[in-house]
Order: sequence, then structure tokens, then C-alpha cells
Amino acid sequence: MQDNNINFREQLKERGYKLTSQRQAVLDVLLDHEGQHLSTEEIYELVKRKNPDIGLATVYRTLLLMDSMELVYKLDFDDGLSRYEINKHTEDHRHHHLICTQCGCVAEVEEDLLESLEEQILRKNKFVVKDHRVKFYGLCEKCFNKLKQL
Amino acid sequence: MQDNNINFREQLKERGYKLTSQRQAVLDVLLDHEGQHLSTEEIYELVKRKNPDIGLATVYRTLLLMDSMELVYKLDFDDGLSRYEINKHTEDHRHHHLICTQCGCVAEVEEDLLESLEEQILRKNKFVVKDHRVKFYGLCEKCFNKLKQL
DNA sequence: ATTCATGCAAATCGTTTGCAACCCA
DNA sequence: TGGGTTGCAAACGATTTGCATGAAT
Repeated sequence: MQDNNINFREQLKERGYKLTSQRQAVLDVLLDHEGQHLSTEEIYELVKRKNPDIGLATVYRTLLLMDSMELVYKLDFDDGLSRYEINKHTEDHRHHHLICTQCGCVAEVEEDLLESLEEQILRKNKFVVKDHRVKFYGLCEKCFNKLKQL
Repeated sequence: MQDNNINFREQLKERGYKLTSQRQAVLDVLLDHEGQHLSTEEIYELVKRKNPDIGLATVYRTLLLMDSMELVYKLDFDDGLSRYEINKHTEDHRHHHLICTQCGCVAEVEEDLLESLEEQILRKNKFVVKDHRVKFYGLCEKCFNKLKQL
């Protein structure tokens, strides 16, 4: 976490940007809620607890900036909201999402068996894959059992 | 295509809906542009050529209806627009998209090697996968070559 | 001191909705 | 005939933007 802060300040400087208390506050919230998929509004509400005077626009701008710096991942679970999570770029370890079409809950899968697919794509399509996003739609255990009973 | 029309009428009837000239017109446009990823606005413009009096709201409503009937696939290429293509539900043959982060062009991959992954997910996560969406981000051949020269 | 960042409110833009007129079954 | 459907315009909601003020280097 300390690491992450130092990186943040340096990465900002590299691009000619400044480290403000607002940007720090947004980063802190994201770090404190790792593994969650917070919407912009939720992040805004959380930041306001310690930083009541922050504006929603600033949160939007900060998240946009962090996305361009690949410091966060922007997620889309088809509910009309943009969601974010910190990107601990461990390069070789992606996770994908299981979205229940019944209750809307979202779980994560840690597997990543797409490397071989990416090689195939390079060969056949001459397309260099840098990243991928996978969403699985289906039924979580609860909803599956509930539907079975009917 | 004739098949598709008949199906459309029947599927609508099953749900208590009517086949209107507007709905037919939207379907026609989608059939005439198979393989393309038309945005709602683009579909609207195309439909207007033969059906100048149609309203944008009707196109939105029709697309929403067709999506719920699984007659179309809703696509999202992160450009802020909803895009659609007809869903020829051949069940066992999905395609995924290659999105160039440089020029924004979109190509398709026909492979589908995710079946084994889905089985693993069922076992480990107790999540029944019904569908999945995969997006690959990277560089198309043109952009890759262009960047190499720099 | 300079330059970037902020907060606020207004503007944008894709999409949805209320409603009276309309048309398919 | 009657209930779904349409077109229009207004409403919406998430996100962006203009601008004067404020803060970081």
C-alpha cells in the first residue's frame, strides 16, 4: 500500500500531473476495498466520509486518469454503471467474472486458460492480443437451486 | 431470411405481441447487414431509408424486444454506443471480438475453446454457465506494423 | 509564480417514458 | 373493437465540460 502510494506520486509526476489530496483519497478507497466492484457513485460516497468536500466530477476525473494509467480496471456488469477495481498488474494472473443473470451477483474465477487461444489468434488473425475480458453469464448456486425447486 | 420472418411473427405471437411494419423493417436491416456491428443510431438511419416516418424510440424499443427474445446480440465495444447483430443461434458456435486499441477496428474470431473452462467453473465455482462474452484487446495487423516502423 | 486541479452548475448524450393517436389481429 | 404500438417530446441518468477559484510544485 505504501508502495502503491509512492508509485502513484511518481507515475503522476512522469506525466506532469500533481498528487492532490483528492486523488490520494480516491486511491485509498480503492485500496481499502480491494476485490469489490465499486461503482463511481459508491466510490464517491466512500471518499466523502473522510473528504466531505470532494466533488463528484473530481471522482470521475480521477477514475478516468487512473484508468488511462492502468492503475484501475474499468468493469461493466450491464447494470448501467461503471465499476472499478485496483489493478494489481501481476501480468500473468487475470481474473474473470461470473455474472448471475437471476440475482445479478458477481463472483470471480481465477483460472486463465486463454493463453493458448491468444497464440492461435496471433497466428490466424495476425492480431496481437494485449489484454482480454471474459464475462460468463449463468446461474449462481443459490439461484440454480431455487429454480430447481420450482 | 423467409424463415427468419416466419419465426419472428410466431415468436411475437407467442408473447402476445404484434408484427408491425416497423419491427419488420428493423429486422430487415439487421438481416441485410449481417456480420456488421451496427449502433442503434446507424440502424435507425438505415431503417429510415425505406421507412422515413419511423421514430428513434421505436427502434430502441424494437431492439430491446429483440434482445429479450434473443433474436439479436447486444455488443459493447467501449465507445459509448450499443451495437447489435442478429443472433443466428447455432448454439455451439460462438464468435468473439478482436478490438484494436489503436484504430478501434473490430474483427471476429470463430474459435471457441471455452467449453472446458466452463466445465471447470461448474465444478469449482458451482456456477452454471449459460453464455459468455469474450473481448480481446490488442493491435490489428495494420496498427502493429505502423507502430513497428516508429 | 506557474500550472494544473477542483467544485459547481450547466451541458451532453444515449436511452427511457408518458401520452394521445394509430393500427394490427 | 380492443389492446398492443407508434411518434413525439419531455424526462432521465450517467458522464463531461466551462469557468472562476484554489492548491501543488
